[in-house]
Amino acid sequence: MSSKAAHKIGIVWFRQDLRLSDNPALKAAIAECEQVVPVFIDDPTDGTISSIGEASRAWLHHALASLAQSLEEHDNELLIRQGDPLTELEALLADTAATAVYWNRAYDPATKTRDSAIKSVLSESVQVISCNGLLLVEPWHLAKGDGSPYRVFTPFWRRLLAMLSEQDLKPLAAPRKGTLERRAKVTAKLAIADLGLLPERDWGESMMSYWAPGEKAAAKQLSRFLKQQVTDYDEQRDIPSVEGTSRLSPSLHTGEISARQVMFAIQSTGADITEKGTGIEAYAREIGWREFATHLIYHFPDTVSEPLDSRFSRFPWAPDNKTTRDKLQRWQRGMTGVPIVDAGMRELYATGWMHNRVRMVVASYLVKNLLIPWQRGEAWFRHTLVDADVASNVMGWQWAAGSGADAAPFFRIFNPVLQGEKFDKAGEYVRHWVPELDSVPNRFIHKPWELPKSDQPADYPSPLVDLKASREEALAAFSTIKLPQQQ
DNA sequence: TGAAATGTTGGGGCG
DNA sequence: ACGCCCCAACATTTC
Repeated sequence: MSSKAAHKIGIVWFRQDLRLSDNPALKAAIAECEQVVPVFIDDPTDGTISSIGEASRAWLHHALASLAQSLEEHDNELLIRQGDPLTELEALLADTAATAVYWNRAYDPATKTRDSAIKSVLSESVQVISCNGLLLVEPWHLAKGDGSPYRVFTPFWRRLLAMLSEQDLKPLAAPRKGTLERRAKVTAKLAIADLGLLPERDWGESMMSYWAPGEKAAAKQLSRFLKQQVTDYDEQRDIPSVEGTSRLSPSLHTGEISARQVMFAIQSTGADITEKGTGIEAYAREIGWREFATHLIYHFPDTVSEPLDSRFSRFPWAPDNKTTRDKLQRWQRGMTGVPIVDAGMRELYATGWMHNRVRMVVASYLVKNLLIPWQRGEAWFRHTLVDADVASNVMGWQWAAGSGADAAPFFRIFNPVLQGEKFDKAGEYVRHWVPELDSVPNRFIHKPWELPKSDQPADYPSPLVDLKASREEALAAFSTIKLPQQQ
């Protein structure tokens, strides 16, 4: 480090970017500071909708441990703080005499508001540098011809691909040995365990046994996926009993791997990512959906809690009473009596994750068969998913409810029996998560209620609602908010 | 990234 | 050989 460095000491505030490689804020800090002080701040009072749920916190615990380990290998140390981020940063600035703070930007409304308030206060005394470590292209760089934001995925994706073809996707290298060494002393240390991120019940432990958090594990998972599974991704990703998806969503959410790293790795396979019907194209498109979700939440911040399509604010949802809350609870616990729905909800609770095909099925069931507002489902997913991301979660639920941008029309109601028969033909997925149904023959595995009463498993509930009748009720409810026919 | 209802067509059984 | 009906298979429309 030369004496030409702009700052003696700079703070790098880690948030949703828990990695050393391809980290623009860290890279900038190393370039501009003699010493880097990395910190993570947990804000337990953050009651906003973007605050993370229990499953994500368990994941975060391990991701932080992994980041701390990596920093240690560079003779540095991840500082752990708890409290209001502004207060903690100010204290740390005083402690270290740092003169610069670096972080990577976030785009959900709550974080954006918090960050800009912090930036304006800190900027009075130190330099604040924020970078793009989350997105391929930031929301303000990508708009329709008339300057308004995209609301439809396909044109958005075309435009994004065009922009990517003109830019170098090569990720930033991880810091070289010796460039991160820190000697500055810091007082009042907390250990990661002090944050209480792990749930007290042993639920957290069994859930995390399905996962390998951390930057190195994510990189390994990506390269394995691209070597072995991506070829058949287009078809295999729809079959929940097969591990045909990348399972990188939690690592992407916590930032142990970046979208840029994923896209670069995709490109490096040499395959044409624009060739329709190929696994690689389908996979790249999923990265596009993540990008699209973040753009939507940036441009339409109210959609975090309100439907984008305002007709839905007068939708006649089921009343918030005991009966409805009971139905919601049975959905949450995987006790609806619909096998594919229950399998999905149990997979979610056990592993902190649910196969995406099944996410669509359980969402359609909650919103359309039970007529429960999508916000209830969104909240449960936020609480239980290790990959819970405000933007993706909200977009997914608004898609399922038919109230979002480029959403499935409300009348597109999934029939969970047909979905099961189509994507879980032999019932392997259902049997795995709903063992009560183990002995039900394939023909009835997705509709055990059609078995003669005496052959139905005694310990499995009968259906919460009739699928045909509830579908018709949903269509009737929808017809009340439809606009009069256009001339 | 639907499903159900409705419409159309064509082969085959049958009188 | 013909008309009629049934119904699968597919296409289109509607929700």
